[in-house]
Parts: sequence; structure tokens; C-alpha cells
Amino acid sequence: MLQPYTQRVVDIIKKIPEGKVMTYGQIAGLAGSSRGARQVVRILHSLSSAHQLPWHRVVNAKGEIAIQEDESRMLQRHMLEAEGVYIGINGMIDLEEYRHEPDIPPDR
DNA sequence: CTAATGACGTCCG
DNA sequence: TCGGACGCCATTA
Repeated sequence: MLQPYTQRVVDIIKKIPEGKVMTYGQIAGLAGSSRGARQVVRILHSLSSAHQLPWHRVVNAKGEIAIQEDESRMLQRHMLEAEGVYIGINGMIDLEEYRHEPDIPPDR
């Protein structure tokens, strides 16, 4: 069993639809800790492969791909473009257009 | 109990 | 506008 907070983060990430993205801070807030972005990072590191998580739909607050490692960074970019998410010349995604807004409000 | 981790966010010069 | 310092915090060791 996963810890409660971890479980909520996982559930939220799994609900991000194709062609949309969410930021770390946004996910953390919906899970109950608006400043828990770093937990989301840890979760992606430890559970992305085991839980069928669409990790590529998670980007930082600026709309950039957060990962530094080149291989995975390009992979993520391709995955997003394949879903119709256009990434600008500076590596920026237009959050106004692609950010996923769940109907459920943040509980904290 | 403390220390470390981490693909972040925000403030300030 | 940009980069660096610092804050943050659930979870694990």
C-alpha cells in the first residue's frame, strides 16, 4: 500500500488526458500540499515505471520539460508532440492552451 | 529521533 | 529578463 499523499498524487497523474499537461505544483496542490512539488518529483522517480503513469505529461511551472538527462528529455518531447502538444522554439509549452484543469478543486 | 532525497517554486539582486 | 540562493516537505534509510 502506498501512503495516502502518494496515492492521491498517483491518482491525479493517471487522470491527465492525452494532449494535456499538468505542472508539479498543480498536482501537489490538488493532492493536498500546495508546496509539495518535490514529493511529486520523488514519486515520478520511484513509481513512474511501475504504475503506468503518463509521466511525460508532467512539466514544471514554466511549461518546460523538467528532466535534464538528454535521452529521456527527447523521448518526453516526442511523446507529447505525438499527442498533439506543440512545444515552442524555446522548449516551452503554452500552458494556457494545454494545462489540464480538473473539475475537483484543491482541498488545501 | 536525524539525514538524505528530489524531473520544483519563488523571491531577489 | 535571468540566474542563483533558498524554502519546502512526504517519504525512506
